[in-house]
Formats: sequence, C-alpha cells, structure tokens
Amino acid sequence: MGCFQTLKEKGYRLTLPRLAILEILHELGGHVSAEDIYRRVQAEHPTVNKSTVYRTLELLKSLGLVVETDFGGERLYYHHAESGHHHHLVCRTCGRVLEMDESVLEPLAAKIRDEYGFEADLRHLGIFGQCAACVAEGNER
Amino acid sequence: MGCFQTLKEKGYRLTLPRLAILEILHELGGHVSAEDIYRRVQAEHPTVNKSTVYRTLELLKSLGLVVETDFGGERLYYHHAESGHHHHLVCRTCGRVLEMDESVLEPLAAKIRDEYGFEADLRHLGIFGQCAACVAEGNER
DNA sequence: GTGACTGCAAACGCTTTGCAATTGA
DNA sequence: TCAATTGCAAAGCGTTTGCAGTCAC
Repeated sequence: MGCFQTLKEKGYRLTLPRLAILEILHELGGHVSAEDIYRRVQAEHPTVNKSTVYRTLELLKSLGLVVETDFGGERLYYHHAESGHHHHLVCRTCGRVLEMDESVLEPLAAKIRDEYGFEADLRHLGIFGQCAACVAEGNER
Repeated sequence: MGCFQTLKEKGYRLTLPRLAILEILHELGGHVSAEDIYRRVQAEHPTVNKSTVYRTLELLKSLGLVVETDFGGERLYYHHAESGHHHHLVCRTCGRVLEMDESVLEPLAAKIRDEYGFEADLRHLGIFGQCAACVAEGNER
C-alpha cells in the first residue's frame, strides 16, 4: 500500500493506529463509518481510542488517501481513495446503496460549468431516491 | 397563507409557535436553520422553546409545507415549500449558495432511470464545488 | 373539559478538544 | 532526545425525548 510511503514522505509517523486503520480501510473496501473502523481496530488493538480514529481519518482525508462521503444520514462514511471515484444511489426505502458510474454525471458537470461558471465537484455525490426493487414492490418509504 | 388551512384541515391546532414559525419561514424566504428560526421566534415570543421549533419543523415537513435540505454541513436547512423546487450550487470556498434551474437535472434523472431503474429524487440537491468568482480569483478552499 | 401541544431539562449520538503521558524517528 | 502522536475524559453541537403543566378547541 503506497499510503505508507505517502505518510512517511510528508513527515508523518507510521504509528500503530495509523497502520491499523489504513489496513482496515483497505480490507473493508466499501463505505464504513468511523464507528465501524473503531470497532474493527478495537478487536485487534483494544487500547486504540476513538478520538485517534477520528484524528487519523482527518489526517488521511487531508492527504487525499481517504475519501469522506456524506449520505445525508447522521454520520459520515469513509473509504480508501484508491477504490476510485464513483457515485451513490441511496434508496430511501430499503437503504441499499448502488454504485453509479462516473460517466453518468459528466454531462451534468459540463452543463453547470457552461451555464453558471461553477466548477461542480461531483466525485462523491449521494443521490437519494427509490431503487428499482422498491419501486416494483410499491414499498413505502 | 394557505398553510394555516392545511393545518386546520388535518386537525392540527393553530398555536402561537406554529403561526410564528410559519410566518418567519414565509418572511425569510431563503434557507434557514432551526437555530435561525429559533432566534427569530425568540425575539417576538421569548417563551417559545427550541424543542418546539424542532417539533414544528418536523410537523410542517411531514405535511409538505416545509422542505428540509441537507447542504452537507453540520445542520439542516428549511424553507417554505411554496418557494418551489430548485437546486443549490454551494461554493466550498466562499460559502455562497447559487440557485440552479430545475431543468438542468432532468437529463440526469432520465439517464439514471434508464440505466439503473432508480427513481432519483433530485428536488433538493446540494452540489458542492467552486463558484465562478472563486475560480477566477484562484481562491483556495 | 380534554387531549393536543408546549416548556423545561436532561439525554442523545457523533465528533472535537485540552492535556498529560507515550512513542517513533 | 524530543516533538509528534496518543489515550483519556470531558465538552461541544445540533437534535430528540420524557414528563408535567397548559392551552386551543
């Protein structure tokens, strides 16, 4: 994992909590909350504190190694930057999160740029609605 | 304001806090936080409690009289439903919020429906990025 | 009169912070 | 060695809740 090098190069120490958290993010792959990460670190290293998890995520985010996503719920989610850019379709009915291809949003970004001169950052957009299954089953929100 | 009728018809009481909050939402027009509303109500009616503001917003939201928007910050924003549907371009640099025409997102919703069968609710989307002025001035985030 | 509604105070859940002890380089 | 980093405990913030008193109807 190149993240270790990145940390080192920028003068940050390779401490146990940092290594553990990076490994967990790598391992879990998907979108995980700070709490998820904390529980997972705890299993291996019970002394690691929750505030360290938050501080580490903050650091990794600022270095661009980790991406923070706001799904509109009460907590934020994180994933490894190397998982690449993608978008999320969040079903309000069943809670499922579909990943959507980046290309879908390109025309939108272009249009916003043309019409408003606004540089939209659509890299980690959460779009809410209802998924095909819930629409088909007529499930209520 | 027809909201009074709506409340009445559904069997809800027209209480002072409710009237005051509706009036403020109407008056302010734009996107305001619960805190903004609370402060404003307090000025006129110091006895009104913050929890009443939250409970009232919850009620008005459930009746479709008020719309809640999540700009990805720490708090939620509210506006009168009659202000209509629109979207927001939120500048991460200067914090400015531009309103974007609804039509810009129609092609996107259609594409998401076609490709994923997902019914996207794009009525109150917050899109983050950098506005034309900040791009021009090369302002940092 | 009576139940819907409110004020109050306390709790909640996630996140941040101050500080002293620790640890990687 | 010694500043960067951590654990701990407490606070911070927006929001929610339980309960007893109040008010619209």
